Amino acid sequence: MDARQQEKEFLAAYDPRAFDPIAVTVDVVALTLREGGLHVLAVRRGGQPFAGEWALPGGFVRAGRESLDEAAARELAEETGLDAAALGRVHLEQLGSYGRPDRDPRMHVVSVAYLAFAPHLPDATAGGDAAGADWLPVQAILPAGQPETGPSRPIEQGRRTGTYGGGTGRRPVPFEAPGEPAAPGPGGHGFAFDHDRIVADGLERARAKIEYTPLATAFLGETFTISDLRAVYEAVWGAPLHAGNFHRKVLSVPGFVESTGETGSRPGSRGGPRARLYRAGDARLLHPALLRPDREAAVR
Amino acid sequence: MDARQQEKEFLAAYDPRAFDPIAVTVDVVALTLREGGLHVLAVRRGGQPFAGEWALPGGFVRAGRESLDEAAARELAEETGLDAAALGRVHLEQLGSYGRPDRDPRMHVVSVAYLAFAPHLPDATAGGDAAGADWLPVQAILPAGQPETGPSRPIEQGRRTGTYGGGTGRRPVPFEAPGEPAAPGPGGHGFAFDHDRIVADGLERARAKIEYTPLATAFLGETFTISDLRAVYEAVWGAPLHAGNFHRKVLSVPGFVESTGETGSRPGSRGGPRARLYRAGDARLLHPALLRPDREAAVR
DNA sequence: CTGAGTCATTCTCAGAACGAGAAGAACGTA
DNA sequence: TACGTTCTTCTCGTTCTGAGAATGACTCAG
Repeated sequence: MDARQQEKEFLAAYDPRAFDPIAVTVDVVALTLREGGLHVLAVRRGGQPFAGEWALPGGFVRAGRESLDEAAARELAEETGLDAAALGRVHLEQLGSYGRPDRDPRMHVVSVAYLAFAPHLPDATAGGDAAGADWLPVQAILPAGQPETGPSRPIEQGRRTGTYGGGTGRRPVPFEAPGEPAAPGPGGHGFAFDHDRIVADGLERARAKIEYTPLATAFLGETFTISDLRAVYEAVWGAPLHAGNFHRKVLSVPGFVESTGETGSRPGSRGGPRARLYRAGDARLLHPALLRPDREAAVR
Repeated sequence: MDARQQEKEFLAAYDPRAFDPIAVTVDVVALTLREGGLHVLAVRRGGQPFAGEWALPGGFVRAGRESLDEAAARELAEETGLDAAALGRVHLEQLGSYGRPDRDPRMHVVSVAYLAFAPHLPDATAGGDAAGADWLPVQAILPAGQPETGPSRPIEQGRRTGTYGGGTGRRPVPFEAPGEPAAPGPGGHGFAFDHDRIVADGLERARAKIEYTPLATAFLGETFTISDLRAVYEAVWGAPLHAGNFHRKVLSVPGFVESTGETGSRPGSRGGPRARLYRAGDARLLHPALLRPDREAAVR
């Protein structure tokens, strides 16, 4: 074949360094539940630029040696100290790419962001070139910018001030009042680069995704109660839910959860009967979906 | 500030070519409606590799000079000959990134895919290094592979064989039977690189997105009838819809469409009353959403 | 041990949304 | 003019939803 030969010769002569370089990184928005609140994994940058500031865990993709998914899993593992088994329980999906030429002062860097849902993980351990790592409450990080493409509209907050009881053994967590921007938490609110926006986009994706997929179970252990599951939704959406209706809906969606037949103990609880235990079912989509409250208000 | 000075010195000494290079491209899945059927924009590759084969319009991101969004808009404009005004009516959003090291034989190329919804556009004109460009019916391109991350499950097809009447002046278009893979259309079905999968992912995104956003109107002109809108949903979902229920739903969703008060003529119609004309409303989300039929069947 | 408070689970009820079918009127074509 | 097509509006029975409440199991302070 002439064409085959032509392609071969072309590839032999091809010089990958003939182009202006663009670096490719992956950054991970890893979300987990701690003390009933949603937290995001952050690292303190050890090197320049933005040395000493918070940033998302991430790093350069190894050219020619790994896919984007593999790079994201590797960075997440490095930063959390997770072994392969624990990592298998983490849901990891691509969130989107960020590529404004000025987003990194060093050079043009395109970052492919990933979103991770993890059950309660051990404390973060700084890996790689990070000077430290920690789980930061998302309530302290919320002010969001404008989207490069679709998402990242101002993130809706809880509708009212109040408290709700978390799931098994969790303390009540205060909601924020609408309009009040979250006060900068301990450790500051600003992330390096455009990571503020990436976190906001990841949060919005998470809020949308648990509406129509069973991924909320990825925040929980092997077995859980309906209340545990409700606590996930309340933490991610930042709004309290009607316990009775939630219970009915979860059990009515085919394949969302399946009963283990067992009943949990409830250490640290403030009373109430022992709840039944469930495990994640085999559904990949929830039908009907669990829609966020106050959907109409967010329509325009 | 010491830290400030440190960062400055670091940047001055920074060498962007010290890394193994990864190239960054954008590829656009541009969808439009032609003769009542959904079509995707494709170009015939002029250069190596895959010379002469169909591929998505796209190209390298200009390092340091444009964002990903800008690069996607530029590539789309080059390939369609659209001016800025026409381009403004096209919805363009990021779809996802594809970065397996072996997806391009030249080197490690990360491609950021974009999805475009366009009203009926003029015939494509080959721009840049393309040898040709055309709108291909998506029915001929459907066999999909496995996803790198979340999406790209086997795409659901229309449920039954039959025909439906398109919108204003459109001819009926046959549905596909379930399970039957679409026959390779004229010009072949295989795209270069992993563009088959990107098209499949874009199609699935489009199918999902018109459920809960008013983006179906992006396929239509300034004004349209409810039947035109229904034809969009039928073409994208590949299934006929109940005309009466669709009508009721569209008008009941706040901000989806607003009446112009006028009534359209209907050239080429096969009869029936003149339909009222509407324009897109100001809603950004549809509530309640228009869900695809047979949702339960797709759940597991 | 008792009383108060917490919480899982199940019901009720009214309103909203849905799919299927059909009616009535407007219009093109044979 | 007769007929087929299509827009538009209704009806009907079913399902889904949010709000509230009842029941009973359990913890904790006194």
